Amino acid sequence: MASSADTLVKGYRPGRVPRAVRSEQLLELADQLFAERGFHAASMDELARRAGVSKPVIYDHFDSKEQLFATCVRRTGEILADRVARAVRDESDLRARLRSGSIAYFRFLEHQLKAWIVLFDDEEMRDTRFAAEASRIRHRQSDLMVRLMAESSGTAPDHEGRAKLEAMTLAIAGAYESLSLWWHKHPEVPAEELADWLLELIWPGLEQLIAQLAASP
Amino acid sequence: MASSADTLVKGYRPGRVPRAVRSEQLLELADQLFAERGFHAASMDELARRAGVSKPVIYDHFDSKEQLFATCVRRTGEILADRVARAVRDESDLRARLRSGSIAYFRFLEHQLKAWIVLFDDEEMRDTRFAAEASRIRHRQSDLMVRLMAESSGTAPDHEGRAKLEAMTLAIAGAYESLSLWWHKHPEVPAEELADWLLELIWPGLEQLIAQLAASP
DNA sequence: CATAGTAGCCTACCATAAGTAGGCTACTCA
DNA sequence: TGAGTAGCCTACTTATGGTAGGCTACTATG
Repeated sequence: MASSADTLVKGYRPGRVPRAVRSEQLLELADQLFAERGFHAASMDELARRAGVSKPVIYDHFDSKEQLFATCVRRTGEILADRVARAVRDESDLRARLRSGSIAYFRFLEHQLKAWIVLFDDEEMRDTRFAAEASRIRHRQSDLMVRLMAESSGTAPDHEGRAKLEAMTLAIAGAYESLSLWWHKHPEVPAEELADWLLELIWPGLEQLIAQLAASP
Repeated sequence: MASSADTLVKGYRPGRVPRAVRSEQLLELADQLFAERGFHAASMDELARRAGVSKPVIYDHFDSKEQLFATCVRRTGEILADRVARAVRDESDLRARLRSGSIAYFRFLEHQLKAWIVLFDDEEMRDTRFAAEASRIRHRQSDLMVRLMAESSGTAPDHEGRAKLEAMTLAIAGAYESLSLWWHKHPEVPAEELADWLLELIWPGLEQLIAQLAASP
């Protein structure tokens, strides 16, 4: 039933393909499919059809639709985190680092994630069951900020201070996320401007917070 | 099949009940059910069973499971918005208003929403297809902040300024949302402290933003 | 009082899509 | 050259959102 064209995976004849290659192909296609349709409307049958493969093959690679989805999201989150971390490394001053990381964050959303935003979108009533993964991404950004700030303040905060710091950086990560949604409807604003807006907003408070941390122990 | 006990709706004999009453009962039970199980795992069959009613009755009141869910979330969001607006009215100074509103926000989440948080939760991999409604809530908070700040600055911002203001208040609303998730795992922190933390963080930047708005036109 | 209309409800069903049981085929390697 | 196995398939089962069509008892009207 599967035509040769459907089944073609780069470099391999139709039909059988090594496990790792099939895995990669399925992830790729799943990414596209979820982006197009959202979680709910994307069906495993269609994924199988697009891959030129039968459904059990998919379940031989992934436990469930949710796990497949989680894997897709995590993968993308991984790349995002990497970009931001890389951008941060380019600077030394804390404010410059935050700015550079913010720009990288927004740029990534702009380019690699344009189709993907449907999953975050608020107008679409589509399914999203990715709360856990979104949270993971937030925590990653938060951890990075915590590291940067602790490093900048030169002290290891006590338990109290650490809790507050974690809470605040998570709040900020939430602000980034929410701002991204706004941006989706105002794409005319450049990423740099967005980053500057947000930094203007939080930098003064952040500076004070760091000062507190440095003073407390 | 439905026993008299199942079917009992306050003040009415088992069996037939006026439309408005049945609607209210279904919403109430749906709220509970969604809170217990999350969107996906909550089945219409079970809701029907709990209400002591057959499924088509539910569909006579609500178009679909999604619409029912949206109605539940919206209703709760309505109450939240009302609480915050009320709290804000108790004060006159902008900072005091923000603080009061923030406390009301967190208090609401603490009391009325304790079970409900499963829908926002990040550890649970449960379904959430409430992005639209979450966004609605964010926009409500954002609108309120915009109004307060415009009022406080005494000027109507121009197009540029208005966009920035909207973006920033939405970002802040996102910060609240994200902070709520953190709070869920650190319930020992009192609502007032949480509000103060967040205000310390954003107030300095916010003050500058208002000053900009007042200066620009 | 009788009868039409209707509000509220039910049984029995359909359709879709996630996930599975079990078997076939062709390649590899002793 | 035959055993073992990787990769794949057909043909289900199950769960659940949603619907078709009909029954019953209350209400309003001639």
